[in-house]
Amino acid sequence: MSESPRLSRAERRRRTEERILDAARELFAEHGFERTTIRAVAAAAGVDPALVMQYYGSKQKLFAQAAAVRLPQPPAEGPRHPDELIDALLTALGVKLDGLPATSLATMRSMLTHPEAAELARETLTRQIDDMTGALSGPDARARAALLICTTVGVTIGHQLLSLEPLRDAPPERLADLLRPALRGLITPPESPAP
Amino acid sequence: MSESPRLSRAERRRRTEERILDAARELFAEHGFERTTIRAVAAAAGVDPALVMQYYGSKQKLFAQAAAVRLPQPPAEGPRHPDELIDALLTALGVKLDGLPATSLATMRSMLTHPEAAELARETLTRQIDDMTGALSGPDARARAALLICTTVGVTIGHQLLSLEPLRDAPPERLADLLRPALRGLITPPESPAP
DNA sequence: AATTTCACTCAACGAGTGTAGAGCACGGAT
DNA sequence: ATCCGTGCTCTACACTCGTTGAGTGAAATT
Repeated sequence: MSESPRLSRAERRRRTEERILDAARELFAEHGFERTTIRAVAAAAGVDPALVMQYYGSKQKLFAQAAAVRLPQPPAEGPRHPDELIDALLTALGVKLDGLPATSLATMRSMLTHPEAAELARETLTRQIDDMTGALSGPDARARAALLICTTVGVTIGHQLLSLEPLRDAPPERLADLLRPALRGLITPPESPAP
Repeated sequence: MSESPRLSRAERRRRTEERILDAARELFAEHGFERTTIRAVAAAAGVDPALVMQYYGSKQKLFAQAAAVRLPQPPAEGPRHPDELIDALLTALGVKLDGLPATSLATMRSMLTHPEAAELARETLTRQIDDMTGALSGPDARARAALLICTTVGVTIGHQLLSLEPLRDAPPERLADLLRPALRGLITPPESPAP
């Protein structure tokens, strides 16, 4: 409980602010926007609910901060090798690693029920679809890119958010290997271009 | 507004009961459990909120009725032809047709944020995974089946619940065609069975 | 026609929520 | 030692929600 009092006031403030944000991220990711209360966030951060408001203005703004997505990967322009694309997809959506950051999970968890999260998810996913489109060749590139993204989203949901038993128990590397042929089926240009 | 008064009392009651359930299904499917209020359901059904309670007991029970899933398709036992499986998947999850019934959408919409919906979704999906597993040959059948289901779930979410523009605008048949190779990539037994 | 039954409404309670403003206590400067 | 700034808490308001029990009017039964 008692921290070392050798911290400057500004530093202590910065830390509580971050402690609140961390608690918010975790709770939003686990329970979604509606079921996460300011009071619960405050309690998890060991702080009065009013302080959360004072620092972040509103529950909505807190969520916006907690769920803000940053995609730092510089998207490669122009077509690339399929295997490269596949690995990028798998890592980007956390199937390969043991999980996505709470930030992304918070958005995903709420995107079906909270309008603002839905908008955020749409923007992020559309952006990823566009990047992927540029890397695909053949007809219907944009639709195929969308299907690629949606596939990994679906797997992530089943794996991380629903914890479906067959996916939860399987090692991530195995899942990635099994998923590869499917993704390749979307990356490879379809047979009948335009009848 | 004014119905023909030539209906028996029992019949009128049965109809309002169903009118309430229909309204509930639609609102649950569109906004999810938390954002759908009993008052809104009642208003949509042209009825007093108290009546909803009287008929269905609680909001939770109303949701259970509205989201109850019935999978009438008799699952085929034993391995089948890939194309048969693919078509079954596509129709079952509504990618092929123009949409799923509100009943299914209600469950899907809320499964990430409402515990009971999550449980319902887990049961339904696990059931489908098991059925699919029996139809697959080769190693990791269960994991591959799970990935198959999750893929279609992801596409359905992107298409029906998020309305991602590339999927919304594309004709369902086209999407089904583009998706086929990907599904086939999961149905076909992987190359390295067991090292 | 009188009485009973029942689909339905009215009004309200209690709990929980996001949020606001006043106040307290302690670190830092004088 | 004193005073100020500020990180933080206390208390409370306004609102919405699910839920309840009494009441009403018309249909069904006698």
